[in-house]
Amino acid sequence: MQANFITIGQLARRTGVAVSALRFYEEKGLLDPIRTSGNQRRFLRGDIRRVSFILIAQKLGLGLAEIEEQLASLPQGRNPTLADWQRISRQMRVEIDEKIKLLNRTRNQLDQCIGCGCLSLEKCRLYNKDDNLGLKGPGPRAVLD
Amino acid sequence: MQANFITIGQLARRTGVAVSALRFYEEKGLLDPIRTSGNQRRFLRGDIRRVSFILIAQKLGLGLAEIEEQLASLPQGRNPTLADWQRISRQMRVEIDEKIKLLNRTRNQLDQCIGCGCLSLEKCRLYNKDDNLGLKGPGPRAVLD
DNA sequence: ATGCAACCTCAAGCTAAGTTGAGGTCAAGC
DNA sequence: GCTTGACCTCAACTTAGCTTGAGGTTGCAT
Repeated sequence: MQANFITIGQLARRTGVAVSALRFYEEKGLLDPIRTSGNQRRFLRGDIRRVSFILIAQKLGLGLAEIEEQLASLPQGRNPTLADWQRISRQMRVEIDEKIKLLNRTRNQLDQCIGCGCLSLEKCRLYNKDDNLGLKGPGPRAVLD
Repeated sequence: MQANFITIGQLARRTGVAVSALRFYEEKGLLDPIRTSGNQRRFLRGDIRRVSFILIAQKLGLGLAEIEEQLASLPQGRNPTLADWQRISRQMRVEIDEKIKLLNRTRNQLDQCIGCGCLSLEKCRLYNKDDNLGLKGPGPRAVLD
C-alpha cells in the first residue's frame, strides 16, 4: 500500500526537512495532509514537490507567508505545475534583480566612504541612502561640531 | 555646559536612535556610559560617532554581535577613527562583493529554472547550489544550513 | 499479544533587534 | 520646595522560523 500516501517521516526523509518543520508548515497553511483514523498525518506523494517548492522559494528570499499566498493562489489548492512555477519564478526574478541593484548601490557608496571616513550621519550617503530611521522631528544633526 | 558629557536623550536626538535602543546597545556591550551619582547615564560626545558607526555597519548587513567585535578590537576601547573605519569598511566591501556574486549566480540559475520547472530536489541546481545564501533577511534563518 | 519506533499535541524556548509598559527616581527651573 | 519632564530598572511582547521536551498514542512486525 505504498501508492499514494506517505507518512510525515517519509516526507521528511525525502525532502531533508525536519518533521517538526513539516508540522510547522502545516500549521502555517502550506501543507494540508489528511489524517488516518488514529490521527496520524498522511501526505500525498505530490507534496514532496510542494515542499521542494517551499525550499526553493525560501532560498530566493520569500517568507513563508508569501509562499503560502503563492500556493493558495493555485486553483483548488493543487500543487504547483510547470506553468505555475514559471509564473512565480519570473516574479521572483524581479525581486532578485532589485536586491542586486540595492547591493551594488551600497557598494559604490561604501567605496566613497572608504576614502571619506566621515562617519557623519548628515553627510554619509551610505547612511542616508534610503530608509530613514526616524529622521523626522528633531532628527540627527551633524556628527562633527 | 559644553562639558564632555551628554544624556541619553541628547544622544538619541543627535543620532535618531530611540532611547530604548541605546540602552539595548549598552546591554549588548556596544556602548559603555558612565553614571551620575543618581544612576543616570552620561555619554561622551564621541559616542555620537560611535553610534553612527553602528548604524552604518548595520546598513551593510552586520549584526550587532559582529559590530561589537569590531568595536572591541579597537585599542583601549576607543571610538573608531578614520583609519579604523577604512580598515573595517574595506573588509565589509569584500563581504558585499560575495553577496552580490551569490545573488548573481542564483539569478542565473533561476533563469534556467524558468525554462525547466522541474522542481526536483535531486536535479534542481538552484536548490542544490548548496551554499546557503548569506542573505539573512529579517528573522533567523538558522536551521536551513 | 507485545514491543517499540514512529507518531500525536501542546507548551516553551531560541535568535535578532528592539519596543512597550509599569512603577519609581532624578534634576532643574520657578 | 515643588512640579515636571527626563531618566531609571525590569519584565513582557514583537516577527520569523523553527526546535526541544513532556507526556501520551498508533501501527506494524514478531
